[in-house]
Formats: sequence, C-alpha cells, structure tokens
Amino acid sequence: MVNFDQGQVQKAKKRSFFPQLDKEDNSSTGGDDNYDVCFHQTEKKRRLLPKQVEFLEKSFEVENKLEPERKVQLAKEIGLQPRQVAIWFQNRRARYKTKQLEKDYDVLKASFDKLNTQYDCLFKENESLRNEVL
DNA sequence: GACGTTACACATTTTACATCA
DNA sequence: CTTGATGTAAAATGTGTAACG
Repeated sequence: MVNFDQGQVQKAKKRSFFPQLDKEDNSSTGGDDNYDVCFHQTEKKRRLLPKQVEFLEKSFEVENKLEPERKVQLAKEIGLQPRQVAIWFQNRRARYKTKQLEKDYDVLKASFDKLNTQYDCLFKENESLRNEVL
C-alpha cells in the first residue's frame, strides 16, 4: 500500500557519495515555478514527504527502535533507502530524548518551586513565632 | 586477545523554509 | 513586491563505543 511516486523519491538517495552532475535542469533562475515543498525532492537533496514522515512517525510510536527487517520493510513501503530510515529513527530518538528532558526539567522545577514557597512560609512562620516569644 | 562489522548515541554540519525589516 | 539577514528544524555526516562473531 501507499505507493509514492518512486521515480522522484528514489532520486533523493545517493548518500552524497559524490557531487554528481548536480546541474539540475531547473536551475535557480526563475525555474522554480514549483515552490511546492513536496515535489521537487527530485535530483538533489533532502526533506521527506509529509506522507513519509507520517508513516515513520506512526512506526516510531509503535516501536522506538527498529530491527533490520523492519527497517528494510519500512524503507520499501515509503520509498526511501534503509539508511535514510535508520537515520530518521536516530534523529527522532534524539528529538524525543530532548523533549523528554525538557519535560522532566519542568516537573522538577515545579516541585522545586513548590518546595521553595513552602520553605518561605515556614521561614516566616518561624520568624513570627520567635517574635512572639520575645 | 586482536581483527572486522554493525548499530547506535551524541555532536556537528548542511540544507530547506519561515519570518521579518 | 523583491531581497537579504537571521533563526530554526530536520536531514545527513562524523566520531566514539559497545556487542557480536
């Protein structure tokens, strides 16, 4: 299912082995009639199609890591190199991790703030009690 | 145990777009 | 409206390391 236009997608490969004949037809000069994010992935470099990302994202939800088999399978389904799928997962894991870290920080900070105000209250209470004693 | 290989984490670079003056 | 500066997220690269045969 989900056949993307392989013709285009496949081109995005080449692991940047060598510069190759970049010289694409649609040279910069006004040729970029299609400012479309999706469909000029041809012939040059990166940015995955929304549908591909959607797929990867779904797959990531199911399982955060991927065995070689699933990698190949997934790559086939969405028309990417297995290598690209692997890289995507690596980057995705990294993103997830930093997000999680931020969340953890927020939680920690919240509890710290709470503790801080509690301390404040106790400190003041203590102060007033001492004043009473005097 | 020293070797190649593989897969990953992590840091870093490179690119594609967005935004704004 | 175009153009260049700047910022940002994502794709890709590079490096180090652990696991495995």
